[in-house]
Amino acid sequence: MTCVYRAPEKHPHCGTVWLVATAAADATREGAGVATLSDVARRAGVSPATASRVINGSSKPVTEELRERVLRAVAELQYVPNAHAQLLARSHRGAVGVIVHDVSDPYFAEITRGLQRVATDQGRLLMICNSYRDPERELEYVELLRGQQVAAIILAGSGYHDADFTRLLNGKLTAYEATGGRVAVIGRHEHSGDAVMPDNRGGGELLGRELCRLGHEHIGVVAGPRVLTTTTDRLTGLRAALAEHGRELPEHRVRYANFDRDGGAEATAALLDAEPGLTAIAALNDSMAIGALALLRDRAVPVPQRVSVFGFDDMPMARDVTPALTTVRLPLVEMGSRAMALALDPGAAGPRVESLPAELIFRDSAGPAPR
Amino acid sequence: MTCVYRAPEKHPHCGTVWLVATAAADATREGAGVATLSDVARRAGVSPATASRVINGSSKPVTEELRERVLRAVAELQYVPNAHAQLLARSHRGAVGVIVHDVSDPYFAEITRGLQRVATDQGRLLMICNSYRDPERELEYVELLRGQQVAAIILAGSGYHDADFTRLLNGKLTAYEATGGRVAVIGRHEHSGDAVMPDNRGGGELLGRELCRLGHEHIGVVAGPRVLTTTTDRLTGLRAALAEHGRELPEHRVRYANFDRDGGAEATAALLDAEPGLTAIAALNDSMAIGALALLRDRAVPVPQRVSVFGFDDMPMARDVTPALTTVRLPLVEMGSRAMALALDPGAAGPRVESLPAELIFRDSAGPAPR
DNA sequence: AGCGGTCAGGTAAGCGCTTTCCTACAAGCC
DNA sequence: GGCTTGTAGGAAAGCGCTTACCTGACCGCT
Repeated sequence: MTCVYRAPEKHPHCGTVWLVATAAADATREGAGVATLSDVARRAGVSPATASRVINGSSKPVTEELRERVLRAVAELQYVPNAHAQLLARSHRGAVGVIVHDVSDPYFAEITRGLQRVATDQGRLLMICNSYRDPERELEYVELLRGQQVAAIILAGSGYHDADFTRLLNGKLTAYEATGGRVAVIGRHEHSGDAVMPDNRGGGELLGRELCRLGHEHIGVVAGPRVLTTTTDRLTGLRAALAEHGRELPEHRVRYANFDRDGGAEATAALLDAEPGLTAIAALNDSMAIGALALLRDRAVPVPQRVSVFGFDDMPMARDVTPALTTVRLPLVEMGSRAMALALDPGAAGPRVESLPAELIFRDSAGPAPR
Repeated sequence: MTCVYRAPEKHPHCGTVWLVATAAADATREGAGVATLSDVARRAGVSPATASRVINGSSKPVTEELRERVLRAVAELQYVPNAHAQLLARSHRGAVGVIVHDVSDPYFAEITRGLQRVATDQGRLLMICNSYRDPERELEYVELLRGQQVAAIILAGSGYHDADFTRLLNGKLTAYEATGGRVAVIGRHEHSGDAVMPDNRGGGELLGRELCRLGHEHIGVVAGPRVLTTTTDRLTGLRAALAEHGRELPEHRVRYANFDRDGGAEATAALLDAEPGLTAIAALNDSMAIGALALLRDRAVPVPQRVSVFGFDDMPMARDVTPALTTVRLPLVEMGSRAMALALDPGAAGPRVESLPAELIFRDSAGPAPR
């Protein structure tokens, strides 16, 4: 990955995204006639070795005259080196693989920003894969990334409560590590190696304490899928904090749905239908909270006068909805950069786990419980 | 791209994103000892050729016994083929490259969704590059993608008013096409080949007519960078519609800023400071419109009673802000899928240009001009 | 003149895979 | 038995590049 991508230092934050569709690419042999290094060498009247040296700025010296001839040939033929051949010949691993649920989800977009920052600083290629919350696809992507010879794999996003899957995934990751690959996880419990953990449980506790402080007794929880550890961690923290204050959260006041806007609206509707007297809706992520707000608006329920709404994550959008969302902030960008730093630093032998704290951001969507 | 990525048909919408940092990756030679095809062959007691045939499900028949031995060896060694070597050996182009301004921008996220849908259907790898609106980086990425041997390059997003750049870019694209690569653009004028064009001008006209219908006379425009053709196209349409109704838009009522939320807030502030009497703010994209709404809320200006706000694009978020945004919808997902279809279909000789219509979505942020 | 020491540049051996072509063997026929 | 035919499997030639190693020219030295 050298030569052609000139002057990288000019663009410290440049980045590229590759979207890879896994389906078997039975591409045709399109387009012959791409100029190769030998073509350049022939045209310049030198050996391929010399051409390669000029093009890569190798340490081996080349006379000014030959250098110029080569560069002229490169320009004339519009030569661009074949990246696959280079990678193969150098047999080194330049890229880093990342598996997230969905990059277009702001939660992961922020994490990705952090990952990218560090990766770019270190001149690394980043390959990001969307699993769309499908465990099997995660397994597939681990293999795909292995095949792409990435130097490290970073798994971001919630893990799954599924022992079989966890064992399988761990097996694959361990095999990968055995061949010199590095692994880091963000907010998942599966892997026993390096990890960056947002304090989901602690964030849940913050939420619970705030609910108590505001005097809410009738609380409904809009939760993500129960197979996700993120959901259960946040819920556990919330319950613990409520328990401190002698309150409890019965299971029928927790509704599980998709971790997105529509899931949030759906779960909120179900909660309100079952118990119209709720004074607070705690959504376990901001997307769901926004869905909750939308539903409440549709039903003309005043927020926060009748019902307070809480989110989780503090996505950029949280401040732009009306009323602005009270939420638990996680340092997403930092989570990304820390994880990448761990993955790229072979460092310590033992697994390193960094925990990052949550923080409550109070905005307009929450208020004291009405009486 | 075969074998290991099993059962792709099970996951019709799977996809992966690669984020590529361009900086020169001077990666170390990490991790030796990865199992190769020869290792598998040796362990199975067959030739590499046979192993390859089994693993790829080649058409050439292999006895059941050998096949099993190979598969067992694959499993035991946790073998994953080296994707670069495969690509090199097959010397075919499987992936499609995409250059956008920024995938985490909802506008491009939607387009990408469309691109991805078609790419996945055709079993193509997709590589997406963020240019962050830097023309030079676009040029770099064209080369990078060429080096990655992509079958097609799709350029999405606004073009630039910069003749030098356009010439340079066209040169590179033409060179790429000469070697059998295919090019399609989305919403850009630069390239003379296949293109999908959103009707930015027509959308601007819709906006202008709506403003007139509502009786607005004092209109401020919150515009993106003036070097972007998207900005000027939309503005041209808007001006044309206003002219139809005998109104004109003086240049001092147009403020140019970044095409994002903060740019929108900034431009709106400048407009209102200069002319407190404005009754409508037309933002040339939704992000800017949301920034405008935020600013107006800060200043306690009632929307739409005192000032109406209009957006452009109809990003998913437009319906979740308060008041919900009146905006011009572009069929973003469809633009993506059409473009990919064009790029993958060698089809007609002449350049094909598809124009997709804009549509006005009326929501709460707009109302009649106050008197 | 003869020697070793530089140094620019070329030669060729891979990197890990695919695929063409060839061999060897078994089957089927007169 | 000798012949053709069919077929499973192997040998080997790349794909486009990098790089360790070799060559030969040229220098300065005894």
